[in-house]
Amino acid sequence: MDEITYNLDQVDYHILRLMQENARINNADIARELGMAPSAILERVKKLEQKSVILQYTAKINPAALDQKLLSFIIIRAADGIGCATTGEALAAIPEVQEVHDIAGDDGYLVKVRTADSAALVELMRNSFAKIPSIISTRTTIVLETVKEQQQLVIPAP
Amino acid sequence: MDEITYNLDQVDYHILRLMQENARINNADIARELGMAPSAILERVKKLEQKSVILQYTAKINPAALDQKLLSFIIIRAADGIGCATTGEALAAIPEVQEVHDIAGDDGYLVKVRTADSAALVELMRNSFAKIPSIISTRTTIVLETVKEQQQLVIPAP
DNA sequence: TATATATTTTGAATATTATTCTTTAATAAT
DNA sequence: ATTATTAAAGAATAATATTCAAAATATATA
Repeated sequence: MDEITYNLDQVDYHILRLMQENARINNADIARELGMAPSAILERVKKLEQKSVILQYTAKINPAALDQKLLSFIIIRAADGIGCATTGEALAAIPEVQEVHDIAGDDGYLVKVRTADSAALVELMRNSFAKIPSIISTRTTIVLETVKEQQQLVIPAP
Repeated sequence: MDEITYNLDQVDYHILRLMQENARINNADIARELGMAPSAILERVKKLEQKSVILQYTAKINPAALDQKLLSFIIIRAADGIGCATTGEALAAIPEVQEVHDIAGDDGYLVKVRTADSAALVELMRNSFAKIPSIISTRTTIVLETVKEQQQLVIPAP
């Protein structure tokens, strides 16, 4: 389920490239693109899923359409011991928190949060963050404009 | 194409929730789940795409499987004028750069970068970043461990 | 309120696709 | 060489996507 020792070939890369670009592409189209039988593609895709190379298929939704217009990054200093990820887990459990990264240097976390506006952010911090006792301090950075936001990876070319 | 004034109802939310969770869910399954005809769901989905509520369907790929094990956030101070997004655009054009956010306070950008290792990061900064003349300084933060990384939004519940 | 207009949903028909399974080919191991 | 092992092809079936006309619903207008 979590094999990282899995050798990918060019066919896999090609599939990944197509899937990353459009996860709803159908098997038949992939097969046509690669000049292979659909059944062979299905095998490949299943294996990529099974080996956790593909983690999830997800629809990217326009935050503005859901009125979540404010994006913030918050650096959180915490009193966790090393390896003791309780603060991180607590942060991760907050739905508005999209990302939690344990970062070097600050014995803290970098957190990405999406809310409707600054009022909602303040409320979130008052309600949810304040309930995590290990948090020592927070420093919030507001995003004015997002120029690029693709979690898509660079896939080796042929 | 970029209508943000589009009223979503509970059916839309339900579709979005399913699609965000698994973009490869099929129409028939959504229809069954919602107790509606597949054709009606198709209409809805097409409209959500057309109105840019759904921006993309993408496969989330395991970075480790592609040997991109190092995640970094870099704060970049730049000599852009206000509204002049050349630095941001230049950063966005770098494939390893996953996100570029124009942030408040530092007349700069917050950039998310994925590379194989620290050597590759250094190389990237030497090669690509150094070619952007407007960059004044950079401050790099290394991610030790990612606790959560979901760009999935909070969708209003019924 | 009644009528007209637009929008959405349904249901059926057809085209496409997904999926399974067996056979064949290619690879790797002994 | 010979035998396992793995991957791919090809055909057959099940399921799904997609289209379209008609019915239903909602919206606007007089």
